[in-house]
Amino acid sequence: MTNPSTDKYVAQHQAAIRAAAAVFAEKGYYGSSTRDIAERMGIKQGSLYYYFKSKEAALSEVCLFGMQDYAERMNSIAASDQSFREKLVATVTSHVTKYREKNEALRVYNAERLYLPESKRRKLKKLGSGYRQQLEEIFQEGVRNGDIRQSIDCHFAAQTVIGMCNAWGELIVRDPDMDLFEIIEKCVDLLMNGFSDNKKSNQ
Amino acid sequence: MTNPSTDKYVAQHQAAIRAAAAVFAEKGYYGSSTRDIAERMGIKQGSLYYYFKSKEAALSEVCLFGMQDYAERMNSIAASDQSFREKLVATVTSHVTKYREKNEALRVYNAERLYLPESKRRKLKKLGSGYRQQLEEIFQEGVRNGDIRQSIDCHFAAQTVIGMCNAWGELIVRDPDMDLFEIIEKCVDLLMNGFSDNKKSNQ
DNA sequence: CATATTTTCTATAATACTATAGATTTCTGT
DNA sequence: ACAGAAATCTATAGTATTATAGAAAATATG
Repeated sequence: MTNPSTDKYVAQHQAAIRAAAAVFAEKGYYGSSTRDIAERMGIKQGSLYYYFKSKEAALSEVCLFGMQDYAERMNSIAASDQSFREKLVATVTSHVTKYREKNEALRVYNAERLYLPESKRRKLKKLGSGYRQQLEEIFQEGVRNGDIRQSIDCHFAAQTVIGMCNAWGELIVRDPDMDLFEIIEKCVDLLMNGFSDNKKSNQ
Repeated sequence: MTNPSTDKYVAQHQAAIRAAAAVFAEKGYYGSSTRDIAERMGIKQGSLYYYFKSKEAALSEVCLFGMQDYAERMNSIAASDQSFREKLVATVTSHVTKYREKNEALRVYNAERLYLPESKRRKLKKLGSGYRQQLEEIFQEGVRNGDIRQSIDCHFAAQTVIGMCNAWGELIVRDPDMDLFEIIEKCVDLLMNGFSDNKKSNQ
């Protein structure tokens, strides 16, 4: 009844999370069946319940898995001693690169987490807003150091960067030929300088 | 067998599209049942098939409905003789205002259209890329008139604005207390001027 | 090798869903 | 009020889905 913690169990549990992530990312939570997930692992539908208590638990674990890895990267970026611009580049790079690496779990987090009941979403919310808050602090530091304008609303800025990265992430997934670094560069240039022409210099 | 075109039929067909949009927006395509949609209209599950050939046809019609209205607004913005900045403001306003008006059909278009088979998606693709292209042309005009930098990649710019509007649109839907015009203003300011401080002036 | 534990399988109960057919009710025009 | 058309309902066939129980196979342990 209680979960074993043998090497095999841990490995298969991870495989189950990855399989669920891939299937959920492709077909959506309700569009996926437990049979789809099991088949992708090479086991039978019923056997999947050896690793997940329920389909909903699978979604929950996938979202958590996707977000954790993601939040960890932000931790190290925020803690580093790079310049504001470097941190911004690192953030955008980390974020969209995740999509190129087909991090299905992150896509599932973004698209399907709302189907979880409030109770299961609490932990996710914490991770998510932790991520946003760290980005916000990068902006606050940028304001203090004079790297960016005083008038910037740091909450708005963080939210916008995240939204922009997710939007481009989805486009990147659908078109594998896109040049990732070109997009990252353009995103950062736009975020730093905007469309308009009235600059003294841009470096 | 063929559709009547009485006043009532047309009205109920519209009601069916709106009901489907609301349900799909809330629960996703596969998470919704035809019973949910019918109940929201106040009719029985089986009766829904008097208005939709299939559940998939319902999704198709919802997406088309959401996108059409949306594309029409862009037509009039592009055709107007406003300045670049005014057109940008109008675009962002039109886009996020749609979300505040709870335009569920547009949300369904964004989130669920990929579940349609290629054949049914073709018409949608045309509408969508027409929208993007008109926005792109606004940017090209902006470059020609010197309103924005020569170096702007207009395709990238249009895609980014759309992504940013969708991201904020979703946030707005989830938090009804947000000040719409504050967000629009901040979006436009960011798009025009960026975060950085090195401006001659910003008007 | 024999036994205990872990992992997977088979079978199935209980339920839910889409789509259709045909009956029934409501509306419209004369 | 009546006839025909339109709109809705009931009932159901056929299928798919989640989750569970218990058997079977695989693996580890003494």
